[in-house]
Amino acid sequence: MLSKKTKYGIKALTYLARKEHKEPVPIAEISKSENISLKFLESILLTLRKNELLGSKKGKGGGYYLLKEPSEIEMTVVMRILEGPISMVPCVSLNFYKKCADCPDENKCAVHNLMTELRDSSLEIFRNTTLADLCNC
Amino acid sequence: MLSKKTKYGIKALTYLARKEHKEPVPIAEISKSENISLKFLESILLTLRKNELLGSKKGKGGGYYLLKEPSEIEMTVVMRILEGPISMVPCVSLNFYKKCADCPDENKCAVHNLMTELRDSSLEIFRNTTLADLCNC
DNA sequence: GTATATCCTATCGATATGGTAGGGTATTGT
DNA sequence: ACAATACCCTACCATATCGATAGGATATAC
Repeated sequence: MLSKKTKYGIKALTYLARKEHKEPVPIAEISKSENISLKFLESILLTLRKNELLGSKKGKGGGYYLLKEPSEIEMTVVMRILEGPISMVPCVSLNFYKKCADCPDENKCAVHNLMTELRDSSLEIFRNTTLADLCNC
Repeated sequence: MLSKKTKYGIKALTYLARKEHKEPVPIAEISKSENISLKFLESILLTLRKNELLGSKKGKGGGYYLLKEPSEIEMTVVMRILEGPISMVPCVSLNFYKKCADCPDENKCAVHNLMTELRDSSLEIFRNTTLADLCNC
C-alpha cells in the first residue's frame, strides 16, 4: 500500500508544479486545496525540503517552492524520499539492500527473482515519469 | 513491502511445485527446508487451501499438495490471496476498488494516473509468471 | 487406540501509520 | 520596533497490522 505521506507529498508537489510563477506557496493554501491535514502536510513538506526537492521562505509572503523544473524531477527520487525502497523486498533493493536471513542462495530464490523483475519494471516507470508528466492530468 | 506471509507462501508453493510426485507434503517438512516458523506457515497454508490453491489430507501420511499444475497457477492469483490488491491505492484496484474520500476527480489525480500505470506493469508480470516459471531458479 | 497431521481460535509484543498538540524561531511588512 | 506570518521541531497518541506463539480440536492411517 502507498502511504498517505507519499500520496499527499505527490499531490503537493504537483500543486506547486502547476503554478506558473515561482513565488512561495504557503502550506495552508495547499492543505485547503488538496484536502490534506495541515499539520501532517507540514511534516511532509519539511522532509521534502530536507531532501532538497523544495525550498522555503519564512515570514509574511513565505511558503514552499520547487527547487528544480518539474521536468527535471524524476519520480524515482520522490518515491525513495517519501515511500522508501522501490522494491518490495530488501534483498532486491538497489539503494536499501539487505540480505535475507533465511535465504541461503538469492539466485535460486523464487521470491527474489520475481521481485527483481517487478522492481525493474517499476523503476522504469518511475524513471520515465517526471513531475511535469503528472501535471498533464 | 512484501509481507512475510506472502514471501513464505510463495516459497512453500514452489517447494510443493518442485516435487515430482503428487503425494501430500507435511507442513513440518516445508517448514524445516525453507526456514519458516511452523505455526506461521500453518496459517498460511490454511488460507491457500481455503482459496482453492492447495488440497490437504489429514492424519498420518497427510499434508498439503497442489490442486493444479504449476504451469496453471498464475502469480496474480497467489498475490491477491496472500498480499491483497496488486495496486498500491484502492482507487486503482480492479478487484478491491474503493473511491478516495479526498479526491474530487480521479482522472485528474496525479497519484491515480501514476499508480494506474504501475498497476498495469505489475499485473502484466504477475499474469505472465506461473509457479512453473519460478521453479527454474 | 495411538500416533500423526491438519484445523481453528485466541493472544501478544513490536512496529508503523496517520494525525494532533503546542510551542519555538526566523522573517517580513508596516 | 513589533506584531503578524509561516516555517520548524518535538512529543504524544490511537489504531491497525505484522509476525509469531500457544493450546487444543478434529480427522486419518495403521
